[in-house]
Amino acid sequence: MDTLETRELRYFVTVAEELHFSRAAKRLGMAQPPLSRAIRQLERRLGVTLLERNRSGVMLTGAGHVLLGEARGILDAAAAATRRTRRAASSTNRLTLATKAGANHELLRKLLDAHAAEPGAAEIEVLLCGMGDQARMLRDGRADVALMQRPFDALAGFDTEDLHTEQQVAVLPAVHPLAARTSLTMADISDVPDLPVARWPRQDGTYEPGPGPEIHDQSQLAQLIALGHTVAVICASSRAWLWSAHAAIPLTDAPHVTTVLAWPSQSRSQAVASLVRTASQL
Amino acid sequence: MDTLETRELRYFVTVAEELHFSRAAKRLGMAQPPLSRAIRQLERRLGVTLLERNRSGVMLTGAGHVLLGEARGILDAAAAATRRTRRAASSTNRLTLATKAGANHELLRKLLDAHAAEPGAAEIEVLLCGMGDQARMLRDGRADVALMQRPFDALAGFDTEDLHTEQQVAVLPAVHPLAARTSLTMADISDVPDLPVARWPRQDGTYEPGPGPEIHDQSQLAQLIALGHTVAVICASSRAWLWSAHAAIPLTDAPHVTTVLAWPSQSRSQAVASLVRTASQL
DNA sequence: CGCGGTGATACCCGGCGGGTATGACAGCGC
DNA sequence: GCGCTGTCATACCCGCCGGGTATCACCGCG
Repeated sequence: MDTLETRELRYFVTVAEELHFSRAAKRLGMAQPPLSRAIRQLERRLGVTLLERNRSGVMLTGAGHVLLGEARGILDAAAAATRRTRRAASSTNRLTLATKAGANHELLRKLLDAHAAEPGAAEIEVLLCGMGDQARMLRDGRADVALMQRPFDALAGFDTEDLHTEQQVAVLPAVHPLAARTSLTMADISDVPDLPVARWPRQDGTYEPGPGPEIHDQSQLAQLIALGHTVAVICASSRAWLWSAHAAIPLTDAPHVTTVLAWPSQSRSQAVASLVRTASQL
Repeated sequence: MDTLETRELRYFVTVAEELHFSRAAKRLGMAQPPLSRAIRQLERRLGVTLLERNRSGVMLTGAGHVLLGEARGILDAAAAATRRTRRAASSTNRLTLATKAGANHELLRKLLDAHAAEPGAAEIEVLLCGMGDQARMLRDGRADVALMQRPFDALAGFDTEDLHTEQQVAVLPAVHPLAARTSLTMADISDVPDLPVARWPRQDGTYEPGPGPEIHDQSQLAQLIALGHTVAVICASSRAWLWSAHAAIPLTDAPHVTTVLAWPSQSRSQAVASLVRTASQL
């Protein structure tokens, strides 16, 4: 009566993304007529029109927009479910931990050491990923736990354990006048016209407009700072990767950053639980 | 290749719950052989054994346990998706707000009034539910937004906006010696042998063991306190429903309670967004 | 050693998901 | 105006797979 099949959702999402039945059918590796029929069936079962078909084009209705979001979530969850199930079967005593490359050296080292000291500890595979990929890894089942940072990372849907809170610092070229200060405020560094703040890409790969250079990794950033082209705000523990041409000055009014251990809220495997227990005693 | 169909998940969940193919088939309204076959197919596609069939009985494997949790989530999400889609279609400018019956009178009244004053405000239907049902309502698409309380309610997976923080108070029989005090601590009330703290049911309807009476609604609780059989800890704004035979004494060391407006993290319908905006200006 | 009860196997059938061919209709260039 | 092109919908056919029935293999048990 009203049970959405993932196949239908897959079809609907593709059509909604393409806004074009023939192209969507092609992407799905099928012919257009059965796809049209499947969507019609879905609409009839829901009793809702999801797509507005007028001449030359297809538009999403409001309800269609809602279903698109829901369907994406469900499909992601389904893909995650197969991964998690397979991993649970293949390796009973093994965990994958996702962390931002180049951050939390210190903390991660301590966590891994403490965990390894536990009797019967699970083997931990560390998965380095860039800029907020941890959430995706965790959500889609490629990782079991992740090191993430509040308030930067989206923690919705995860359970977390706070590990460590620290200040943020401004990273400047060592030769810059501000580098001589012992502390700075956010206003100090946002007001400097010759040092525009660097811009990281958003989820979709685009950049928000602004004067600063567009960057996508840490080494780029480090170089640009050393060249005197930009300034960055990072958390104190990331000073590890700084160069001698850099100066790190504490920021008095930047929000504190808390590194947390995060895991999917339901998944209470005993391996995860044990790691969390270890972490909470650090 | 590796796309879980919700039908399969439904089958698997039922079998995992019954741990019995014939009974599961009956519950699903089908015969046992096709069910067995469906599960086998699922196992083959995943390349994982989910159920241990030995003589006289079926047991879940570790992987099966993982999949059970995932599958439940996916099925819930699918059911929620149909509800949300249907509601989005039937009523473009209408919201359902879930709240705990008997709590937040004051705040809810203010929120509704402020919202009604907005031009083009959505019509709001208030859905009263008991003890932490709001999370379920929100999750399964029966409600669009909910008033919930930190740290009591499970907020994982929701976006929230803090509305109001308040102290908790102990509610005692007015005639009890402690009722004469101007403030109390948690230790004060947990140490009183003649007034064991009442116990609310957990999610699954069971009670954790303890001396206090088992209750399941507020009027019960009120009566038991008035009779001098128990003591309760509630947040200050709930004093509205107290009787004259009750005394409410501030607790100095109980955690503060924050009432929040919560909504599913992805669902950013403009009606919800508008209500959140209104709420944030209260 | 039958007997009841488990899940697994064998086999059949109907419906439905998929394909091809075609239609209805709008926009557009001539 | 008239094709031409490209859109989605309709009509029709077919093979597969999901579901049913009958039965088997196995185990515990009196």
